[in-house]
Amino acid sequence: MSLLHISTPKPKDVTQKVVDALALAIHEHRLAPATKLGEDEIGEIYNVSRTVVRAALQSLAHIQLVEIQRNKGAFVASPTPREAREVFEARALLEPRTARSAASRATPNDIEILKDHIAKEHAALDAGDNGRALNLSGRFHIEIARIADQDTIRRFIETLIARSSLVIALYWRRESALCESHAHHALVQAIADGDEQNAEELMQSHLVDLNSALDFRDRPAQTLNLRELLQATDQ
Amino acid sequence: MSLLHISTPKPKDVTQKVVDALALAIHEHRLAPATKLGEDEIGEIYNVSRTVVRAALQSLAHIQLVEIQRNKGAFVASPTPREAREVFEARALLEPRTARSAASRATPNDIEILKDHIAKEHAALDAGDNGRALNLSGRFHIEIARIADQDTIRRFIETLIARSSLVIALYWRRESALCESHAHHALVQAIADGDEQNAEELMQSHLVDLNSALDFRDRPAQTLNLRELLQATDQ
DNA sequence: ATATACTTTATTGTATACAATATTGCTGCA
DNA sequence: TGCAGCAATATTGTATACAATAAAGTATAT
Repeated sequence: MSLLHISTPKPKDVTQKVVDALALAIHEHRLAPATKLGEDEIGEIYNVSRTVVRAALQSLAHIQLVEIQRNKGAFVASPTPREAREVFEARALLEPRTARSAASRATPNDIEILKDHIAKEHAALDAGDNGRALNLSGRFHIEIARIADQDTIRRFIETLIARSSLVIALYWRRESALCESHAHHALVQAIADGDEQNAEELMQSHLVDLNSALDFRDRPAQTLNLRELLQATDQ
Repeated sequence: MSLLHISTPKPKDVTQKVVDALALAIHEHRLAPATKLGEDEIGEIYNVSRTVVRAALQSLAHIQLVEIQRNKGAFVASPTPREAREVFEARALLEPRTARSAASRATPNDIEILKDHIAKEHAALDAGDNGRALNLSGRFHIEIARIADQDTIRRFIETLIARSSLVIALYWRRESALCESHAHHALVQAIADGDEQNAEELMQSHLVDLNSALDFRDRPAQTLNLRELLQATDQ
């Protein structure tokens, strides 16, 4: 009798698979904000019942990647300018300290992982796969939170990164590279050197840079309320 | 035909009612950490189907008030000492800044609401209803986050307050008052005066005080792993 | 008496069926 | 033509039924 199983043949959590698939599609901007996510439709796509689709959608709603309106259904979330601002304000509050903490704890292996992320991000950009590059860029930030070894704050940051993806989809104005990978590279160097102060400051300025590449002014950003908006303003 | 309904007779969101009822029971320490939450049992109590019970439990699991183990069921969460520490570290990171922000924004009405909270907390303590007092004490902190007018951070703080309730259930050592209401009173004063610096510092020291009333050392805290623990150490 | 294998029971995971609500399309009338 | 009201359709909310898994109990063999 074997007490240890090397491989886990079927750890199948069907719901989680649907959650991951939808989240990835949103992160890579294949699903645009305000897209309707019908239960039957998704169920047919993934060959699961509405039961698990609903569970997946509720899970995504909790991290505010989708919005569920009672008796109306689920839609890809569409952050308002205000919500978008808040997301980056929260990141500015959490991530610099987290980067500092990561700098004080990172192992050589951690540094390798970070460098690997950057390399993959470059590859995706070179391949013209902006969606994948954006996703990897976000995961870079999450990886730093993991290294900081604070699960609670890491979870918060994960939700903020996820929502950032939607914010970028709606409010990004620059055409150039998503995250200046220069910033990420410098950050890794500071973390590798254990330079806490520098890591914190670099993360802070990196977030300022990101924020400055967003334009919250004009975009309506709530296709969800389209009908109401049109009714209100008429025209 | 009336287009406007003054009262909303049945905005019934059954799932939310179950969520609220369970959350309240946990906050007031009527449900102890690690308590099994069987789906049929809860469904019978609230006269709803397992479908809505499952949705409610998943919702509570997301804010880590309950833990769901696949094929095992849902249990009231039982934070480890490490998780408990993290909760208060995260609060220390978020709440002082939030208190500062609240001080810069609070209206006279907001101050009234805060004072009302303190009064109710006193009343509950005098009545010997510690569970209710603890819940009100937590809601005081959430109210400050609401005044700060940052929805995203407020949501984070709400989950931290909720988990704090479990941490207190497991690791509280003092017999005396839960939150020294003196601290809350001083905080309200600073916010009312718009004294941002003082509000931030008072919140910080208040959290330090709370933390110092916890003892993370000895408590096993994971009744869930009881069997595994006994198998490991044998004896 | 203990341990092991098998059987039985209870509980959760998933799918389906039915009820409630919203949306859409039609019909008739001004 | 345009709009109001009703009918038809589609979609979500909830309950129930069935499948899969874990837990508990029982019997048998050593």
